[in-house]
Amino acid sequence: MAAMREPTFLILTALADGPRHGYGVIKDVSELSAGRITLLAGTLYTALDRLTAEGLVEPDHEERVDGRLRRYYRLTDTGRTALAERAAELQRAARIARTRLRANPGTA
Amino acid sequence: MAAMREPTFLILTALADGPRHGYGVIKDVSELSAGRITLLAGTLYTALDRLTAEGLVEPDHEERVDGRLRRYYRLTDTGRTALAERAAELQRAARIARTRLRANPGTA
DNA sequence: GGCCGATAGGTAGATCATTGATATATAGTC
DNA sequence: GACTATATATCAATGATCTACCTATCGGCC
Repeated sequence: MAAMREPTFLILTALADGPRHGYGVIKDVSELSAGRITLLAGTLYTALDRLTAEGLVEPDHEERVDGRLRRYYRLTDTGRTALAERAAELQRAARIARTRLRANPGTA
Repeated sequence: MAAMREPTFLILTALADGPRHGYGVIKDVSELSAGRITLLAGTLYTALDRLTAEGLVEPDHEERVDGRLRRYYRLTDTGRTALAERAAELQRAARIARTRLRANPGTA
């Protein structure tokens, strides 16, 4: 399992809220990143396939709404653990960065 | 300027502590990531060149210690701003992820 | 004197997650 | 009829990172 990049992290975070279908993940990631990040369809579906293969995510169920198929995914326990570890790492690194920036202000 | 990935973020964080030379950055990144990430020389020097070209980092000065050259780099104001923004983003995303995991515990 | 590990900087090619583009399909709006 | 939003999917290209090299100095060891 290669390094988890940001889009992947955000996808797992979206699914941490409960099962969601692909398009729902895209919407949620957009919200939770304050509109900064819009997942492209290509990024999402390839990531979902990869995460399924890695066992971090699994299909939940399918719905048909207005003739359109919705395929829901959910986090596995492995996925929950991976996300928790990753979130802790990111929080730690971000805190260090901010502490250092405060302690060592530049020209500005 | 493409998306800032983790090694890049860690390099900027290392330099937020004050000017450091390449090898010093590698050591610092190893510490501040709790040993999880060991920057390879290839990653570091290509990133340093790219960040210099992007204006986030600039050469500080050179020293000769025991016959070995040390090339120091420092953050520019642009680099400080970029790091601060990135750190805030990561902290926000990590907090949301952890909140969701707590609110919505899995099978475990 | 020769070898090794740590320090220090550097380059070239490969990897692979992400991006951008494209395709398909339905329903509603102009 | 054209367009937008929803929804899933595939594929080639991009590019930051990784792997694997290279050079060189210093100190310790045998």
